[in-house]
Amino acid sequence: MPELPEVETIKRTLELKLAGRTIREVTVLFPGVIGSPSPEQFADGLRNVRVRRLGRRGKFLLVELDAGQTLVIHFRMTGRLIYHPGKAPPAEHTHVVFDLDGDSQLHFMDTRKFGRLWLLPNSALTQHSSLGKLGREPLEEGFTREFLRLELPRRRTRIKPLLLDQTFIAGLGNIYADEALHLAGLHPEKPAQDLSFAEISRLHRAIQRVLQDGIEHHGTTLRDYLDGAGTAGRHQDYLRVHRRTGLPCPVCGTRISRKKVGGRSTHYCPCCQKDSGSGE
DNA sequence: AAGAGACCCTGTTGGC
DNA sequence: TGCCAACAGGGTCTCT
Repeated sequence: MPELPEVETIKRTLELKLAGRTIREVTVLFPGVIGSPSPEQFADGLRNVRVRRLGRRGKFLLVELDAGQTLVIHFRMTGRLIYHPGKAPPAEHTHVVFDLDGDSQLHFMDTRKFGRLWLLPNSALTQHSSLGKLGREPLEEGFTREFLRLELPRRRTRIKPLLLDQTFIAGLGNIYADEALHLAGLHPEKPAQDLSFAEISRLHRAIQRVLQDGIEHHGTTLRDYLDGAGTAGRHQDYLRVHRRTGLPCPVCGTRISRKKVGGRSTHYCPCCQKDSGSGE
């Protein structure tokens, strides 16, 4: 499920292929994945439009186009955007085909059909229902220890649901939230406002570290994720707790537990991530 | 403000 | 072994 490191990897692998290219034709095979405008207007609006560059905001991929428009893509869980150097017959679950200049194509695929594509004028990006409300980018300057020290004491929710709140931090999903909490030695249900100064510092460092490692390993492929070239990631080989229920904690060897927190399955080491505790 | 639950969707898993 | 219900998951929405 593409989170920040996976979307960043897709962006990097596609940037080389797409920057400067022109979209010649767009075929929508399953209209349900088009958020806005209508599927017809979506296809019309993209015809003969040049791609300037690619960007990313949280888990959104931004395809910046000429004429002040942006193609916004959210992959949700099983979305993929695959570049084909030549014309390729659409594989199962292919919902949108972009014909590019030359004979190459870009295929948007999504088994679960949760992913969405929007074609928006740049002026409308900040009004987009979720893109416009995203919180800080965890790998950029605005995400500081001081930001967390200011915000966490005011939050009455548990730390893991807060990490997943895209209006707070943009780009963390279930995998990297579990990993960051383990690296920081924090119980996922610890109230955000109870974190000590030292715990906040550890969490800040851990969030940046797990995301950077994820990017370095080209993302985590648990089942569906592939980058823009169709290549799987390697970070699944480095996971500490996520989806490792019953396996030994890499730090202390205790069996990893799993429980639902905020409706999401959560993996943690009951020894390294003690529940309440005063937290040093 | 925050949490729970429904919803979208389909491949996989677990129970019988 | 085979069938089917439950589950998984990100984000949005509604309700409490």
